[in-house]
Amino acid sequence: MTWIRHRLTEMLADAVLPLSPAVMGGSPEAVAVDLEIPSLAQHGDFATNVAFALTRQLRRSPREIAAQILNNLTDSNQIIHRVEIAGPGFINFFIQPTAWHEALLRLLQNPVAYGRQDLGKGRRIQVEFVSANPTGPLHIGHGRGAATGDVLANILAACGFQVTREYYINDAGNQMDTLGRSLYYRYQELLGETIVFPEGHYQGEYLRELAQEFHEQYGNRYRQTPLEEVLPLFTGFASSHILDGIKDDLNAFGVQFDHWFSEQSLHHADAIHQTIEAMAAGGFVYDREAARWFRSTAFGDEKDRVVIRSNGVSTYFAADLAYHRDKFQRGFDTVIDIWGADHHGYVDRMLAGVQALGRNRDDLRIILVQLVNLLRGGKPVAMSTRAGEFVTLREVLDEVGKDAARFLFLTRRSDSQLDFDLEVAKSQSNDNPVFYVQYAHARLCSIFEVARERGVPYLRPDGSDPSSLDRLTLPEELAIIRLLDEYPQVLTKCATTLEPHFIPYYLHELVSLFHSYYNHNRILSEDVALTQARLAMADAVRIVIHNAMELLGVSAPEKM
RNA sequence: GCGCCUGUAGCUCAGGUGGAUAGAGCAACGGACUUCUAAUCCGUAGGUCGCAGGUUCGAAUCCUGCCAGGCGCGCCA
Repeated sequence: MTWIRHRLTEMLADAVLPLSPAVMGGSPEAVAVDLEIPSLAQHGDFATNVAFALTRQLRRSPREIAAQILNNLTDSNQIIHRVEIAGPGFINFFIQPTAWHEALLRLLQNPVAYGRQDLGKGRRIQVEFVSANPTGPLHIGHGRGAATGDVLANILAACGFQVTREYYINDAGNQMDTLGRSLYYRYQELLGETIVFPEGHYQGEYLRELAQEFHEQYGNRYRQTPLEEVLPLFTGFASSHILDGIKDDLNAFGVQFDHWFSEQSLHHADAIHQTIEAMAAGGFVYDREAARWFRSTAFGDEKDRVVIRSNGVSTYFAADLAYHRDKFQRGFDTVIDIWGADHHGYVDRMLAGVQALGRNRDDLRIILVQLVNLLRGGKPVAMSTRAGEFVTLREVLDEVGKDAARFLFLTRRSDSQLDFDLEVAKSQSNDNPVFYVQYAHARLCSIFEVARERGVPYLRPDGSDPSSLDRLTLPEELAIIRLLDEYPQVLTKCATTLEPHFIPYYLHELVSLFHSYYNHNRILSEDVALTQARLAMADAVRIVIHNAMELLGVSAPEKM
């Protein structure tokens, strides 16, 4: 994996270390060298600016340092064709074509595993995402969070972490009563009562439908019953049906959770008070004005937070503390929370809570996903939860499909707002990035199909004959292999930064190189050896597209 | 008022632990289908990286201030 890059990085570290062992940390592993792919082909396959970084410590010019590094360089694998010192002190590497061929062979020998790595070393990591309140259907913003969390979980699993996906159900608190009352009113309304809908209740159309379902099940039985007597029934009916709908929607979106965690279970288990006691034992809890407070300012929060109100009822935050304590008690090394960016004011207190519970601040990673602006043909689509006119995830899925929705959600950095245009997502044309990638995959599959029809027997090279790829000599071919070799590195970057958007960008770049190559070169020709070599390269491109799309949860069709 | 995020080509956005001439898609303009899928490709044009200072041999990237947009700032969830 990332074979050439790794070899080169190791060689460089070995060459840099003798210059100043003390500064470099004493071992080749501790030497940080950054290899980049230059934007200009004349600057080689890889370049490094490591000589610049050492100028201060070594008190010599970058070019002198670069020269010394080159003196120390031992190319035991014979992967370097040429190396040069360029400009003010860059070191440019030109790789042997045979080394690229070897990298390609390695990829083809284990296609399914290509990209997989052991960054996580089996550490347990939990990704909690969506966690929308069961008071209404998922909207498009939840879709972005769902795609981000799901794909991040896929990536982390591919990188050697043991991943659990979890959904936290906020099935406690005032909002549940509000939901139950809202359904009660809609039910009364359905039975012909004149209802003045009170402020602050859920007025979405989905509650009318729910009232219908309720009526089908219970008839007119509760027409005369006072609200207080039947509220739990209405609340339970509404939340369970809405949660079922959420599960269906997520299923349709290709997202599956390992665990659904109920907030109520914390209340039943007295976990909230136990958590507060645990924090009190550390001296982080005090009483004031008849309430109990968490001293979150001890960990950088801007003010302390109430955990038990003066009326004796715990806050939502207290439950969340208990929830996170529970997560860590279940043995996760790292916990990732994916939240809508409108909750950012909550981050500091949560991180403070984690520390008060005896964990490191870094054990909880909070990812804020910015909001989605829904557009249709460039014009904003109105979304208002209050009036119940929001666009649901389901509607978007029905209109544009899972593939386009997932891909588009992942083409932006999480902390950047996203314009989601339904017309673009729907269009089966070149302004839709998902089709660009899918088309390349279908095209590749079609090449192999035609090869079969023509009776050209492609055999995936098994590595026994390294010379089988000698015919791949074009710069475009070597550039494609170089990018294929980068794929594991892309996953590493995603896993480290917890940002999945590098994958769509990588795919676009890879596919763009392939489309261009396809338009200028013929893969199937009379030349048998050349055809075999080019098919092997095409095979590898297809494999990487397939693997990457699998991580994104987007289909890679064989025909379009 | 305070805090977080954002500001890069006409539009939508990558790049952000400082490094060579700042990238891509869309839109615009001009080309390429008797050939393995033209849902593709090739070319042209398009930039004071919000503004102003600072640090540095070197800043889109780091620091400070300002401007603009988004979102928060409950003993709600």
